[in-house]
Amino acid sequence: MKNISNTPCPIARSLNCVGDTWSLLILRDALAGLTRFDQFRKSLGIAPTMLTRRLATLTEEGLLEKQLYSERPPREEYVLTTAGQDFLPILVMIGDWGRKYRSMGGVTRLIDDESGQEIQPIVVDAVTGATIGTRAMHLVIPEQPPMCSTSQSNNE
Amino acid sequence: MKNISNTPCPIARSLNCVGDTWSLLILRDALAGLTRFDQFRKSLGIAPTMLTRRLATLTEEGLLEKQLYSERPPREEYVLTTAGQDFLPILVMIGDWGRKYRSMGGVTRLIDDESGQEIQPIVVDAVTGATIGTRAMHLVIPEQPPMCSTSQSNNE
DNA sequence: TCATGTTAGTATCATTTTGATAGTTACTTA
DNA sequence: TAAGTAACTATCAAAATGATACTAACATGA
Repeated sequence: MKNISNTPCPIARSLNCVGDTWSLLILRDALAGLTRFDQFRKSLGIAPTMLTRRLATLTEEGLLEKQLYSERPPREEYVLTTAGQDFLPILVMIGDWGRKYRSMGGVTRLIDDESGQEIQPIVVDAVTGATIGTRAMHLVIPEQPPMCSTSQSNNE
Repeated sequence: MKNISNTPCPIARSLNCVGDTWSLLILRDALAGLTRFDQFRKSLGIAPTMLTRRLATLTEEGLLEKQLYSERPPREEYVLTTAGQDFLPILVMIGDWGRKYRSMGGVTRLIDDESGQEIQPIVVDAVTGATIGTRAMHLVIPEQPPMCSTSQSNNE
């Protein structure tokens, strides 16, 4: 899909860098603690060419950072940036959706260490405390439309 | 990417049907109220072949449902199922991430109708009330591994 | 009745992306 | 010196995507 970075829609902009399965699975594994090329490759069964490309994109986009962990031989690993770490809640929600609607055959469950209970993640508005989806809301389009706009919509 | 529906990971299972940009943008538009082929096509600038395929997958996967809205001429529209509606919080979170990390040039903002304030979505555990990411948690793998397992991992 | 318009697609084909496999670099360890 | 390890790159076939044109089944207006 073509690169659309000038839409005012932050969802579309996010998808520009994480809108594919491999990137999200790499992020999942990174959040689970993996950092190295071969760890990702073995965990995902991904072709090395693909893994190289995805890791490069995630790094360019600021979700991962390369860090030298050995000088001789020269070796680098990929560690999550703050932006990458902030993807955790999204993956937790995606997992929860899958647990509800794709769990035939058994799926893993997330347990809170402190309570020992299964986590039931919900999205709430930190301002009002209301659960997202239970109250009306609306979009506000920015006053200053991005210059060099590629006007994503209403072609034809 | 190959179809992996036997992983115990609910994230991977979800991505099997919504792990691409078009599906998520279609879902976004559906949640904004769009239902018809041409509405999606014009809003997204997507090729009709692609749109047909994506709508078919989303329908098969149970996120959308076809509904006849005219008998003569025969016309169908795509409406969200409960599973599709339950994707809203995920898209809100993805949007929030983009707003934080991809907002150069201005992006749309979500306003709560009641309070008039911008929504600040966070994921919390409904059981403990704790914000996700602030407390330790762990995964539990299901006792009954799925039969016909295609063992996604650790090849080589 | 004929031309035009609308909506939801399908057909076709070039381009791009992905996937599989083998090979490379720069080392370490036995 | 040989084998092993980690992080890749090169190559090429297969699959997915994108652009464009076209079709089906009607309605509408002249």
